[in-house]
Amino acid sequence: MIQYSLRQLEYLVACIDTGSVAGAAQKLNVSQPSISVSITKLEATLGVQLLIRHHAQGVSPTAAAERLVQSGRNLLSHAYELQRQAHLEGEAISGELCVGSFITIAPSYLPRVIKNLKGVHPEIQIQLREGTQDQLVSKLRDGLLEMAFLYDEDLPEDLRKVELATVSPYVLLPRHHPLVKRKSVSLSELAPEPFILLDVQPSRRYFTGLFEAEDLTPNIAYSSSSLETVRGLVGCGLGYSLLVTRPKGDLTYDGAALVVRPIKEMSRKSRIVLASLNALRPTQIMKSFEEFSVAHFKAG
Amino acid sequence: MIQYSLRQLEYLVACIDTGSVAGAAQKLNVSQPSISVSITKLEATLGVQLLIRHHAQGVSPTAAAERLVQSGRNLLSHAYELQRQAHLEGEAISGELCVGSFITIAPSYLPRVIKNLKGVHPEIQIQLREGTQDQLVSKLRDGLLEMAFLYDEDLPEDLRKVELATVSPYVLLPRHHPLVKRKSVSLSELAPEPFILLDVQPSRRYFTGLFEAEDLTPNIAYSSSSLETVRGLVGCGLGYSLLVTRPKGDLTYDGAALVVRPIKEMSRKSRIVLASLNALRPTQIMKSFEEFSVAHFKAG
DNA sequence: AAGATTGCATAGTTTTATACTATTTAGTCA
DNA sequence: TGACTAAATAGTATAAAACTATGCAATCTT
Repeated sequence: MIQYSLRQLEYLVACIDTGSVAGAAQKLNVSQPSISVSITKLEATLGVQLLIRHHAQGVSPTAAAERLVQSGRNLLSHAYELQRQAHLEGEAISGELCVGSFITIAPSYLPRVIKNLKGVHPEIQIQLREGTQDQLVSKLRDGLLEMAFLYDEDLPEDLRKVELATVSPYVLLPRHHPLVKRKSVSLSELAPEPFILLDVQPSRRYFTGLFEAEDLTPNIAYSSSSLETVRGLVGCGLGYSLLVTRPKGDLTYDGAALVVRPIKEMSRKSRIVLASLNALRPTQIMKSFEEFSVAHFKAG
Repeated sequence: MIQYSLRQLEYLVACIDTGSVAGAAQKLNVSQPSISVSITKLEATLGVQLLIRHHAQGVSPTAAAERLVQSGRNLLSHAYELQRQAHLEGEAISGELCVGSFITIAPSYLPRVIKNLKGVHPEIQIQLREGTQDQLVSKLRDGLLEMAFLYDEDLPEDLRKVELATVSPYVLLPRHHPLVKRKSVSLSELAPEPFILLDVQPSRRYFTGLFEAEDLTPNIAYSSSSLETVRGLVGCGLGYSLLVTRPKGDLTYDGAALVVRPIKEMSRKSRIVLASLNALRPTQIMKSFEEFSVAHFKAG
């Protein structure tokens, strides 16, 4: 248990610096007796005399105080630094922000949002975490993340959500698939075809749900938790896939061409939201990040 | 002005370590609400939320707290260290002690006192300062020294004195001086002879005072503030000197032989005291040092 | 040497901080 | 649903810290 306070230390240092109790009092805008008793108490609790009182001539530190006050000054400057950091943490648009993103959202949107934000607030450091929806939600709850880009699917009540965009699922076909000729493709046509499923929650549930809504059962041929793997599998003709986030290019990593078609049923749209913990009062950085995210999605 | 306290920080860290407010309370032997309000206030003054409260499941640090608490832990451990240091400073027989000595006393006595002390308390570090009586007194007053070996001559009232020894002045003669034949020498015989005066206060006043008391005027031929210079001047036959502290050997630095004779008038003795500031409460080290000094002078 | 001045300490009082117990609130878990 | 868990709040007592006013013991002034 700590027995003295930063304030006492502050008073002591001020006395030593100004060479008098009254001087310290003036410097710190408190009364002279406040300092006097504070230091007397400090001496009592530490069991060392710290100041030599010269009548009518101020005070000077004892040799012991001289030895202690070096560490004391360090301690105080660390304490000030911590306070400054803390204030910035709450009020300044600078410092660090831990942001998560559902894996399929991250590569398409995050880079640009961060770039825009950095353009205006270059001091912000952003830590990125990707993961499944469940992982991200629990990280938000544990304070490991401050905000996260998520799909508004099965999100718990303790999150505050800001809508960023509504996106529609689409069909991804290999270049030479027969359905490529259609302007749009219906789920009933797709159901018997080999389906390459992006197997991460909530995507899996969302895509299978699309079929269920039409009383259809998809023919799941492959599944992968990696968006790029799914695109690769489709690219080499192993089947079609349903996806929501659309990378700009229509080439896979290994160069195969892909074709995108809308779903005829104009199925239920999905919302991308920026989520954060309801129990967490937003900091200035968080507000700023939110603002930039909204602006980015509105624009592009 | 620091706006938070070490105690608040202590509570916060305990909460984060135990993962709950109640746990921290138990660990620190305070009530749960004490911690709760303390942290709420800390959050308010710093302007950042620090803990996420999970109903019925304790608390976890926000990302901001996570970032701050690293410095916080450092700060606390420094604070503990400082407290430990301070306590030792007052109570333990270890650490540092700044001791002064009048120049003519230092070489004869200090080394052995320090050696004896170090034998029993090897952790004590002793800082030595030599100087004139005035210099030492003002250093004592300024807290630059904790104790000093002084002659009890013209010492101000604000010093506490512990008598170590009473010493008598003696006559120092060159090897071939005519007065060497006497068993003791009277001041009246010395008065016309060339006097080599140790010119440091209070020695100067003391020695000239010896003559004044007998209504004599010494013939001051040379004066020096260095004891060894005075001995050297005597050694090469330039005159006699009066001294109090007697080095063991009777050879000067350049090898000339010296002879010591008592003063016939059995003049007033001088006291060597260990002085410290009355206004300074003695620490354990100081007490220990004093004890060893007294013992040393009693023994040898 | 007397009186003014300086500067810390103490006394008395008020305000604020911290502590406690008891209770409420809002979740989880069976 | 009811039992349980853990933090928040209310109400109150105590301790810490603040202030003003005054005292005291030096130094400085004339």
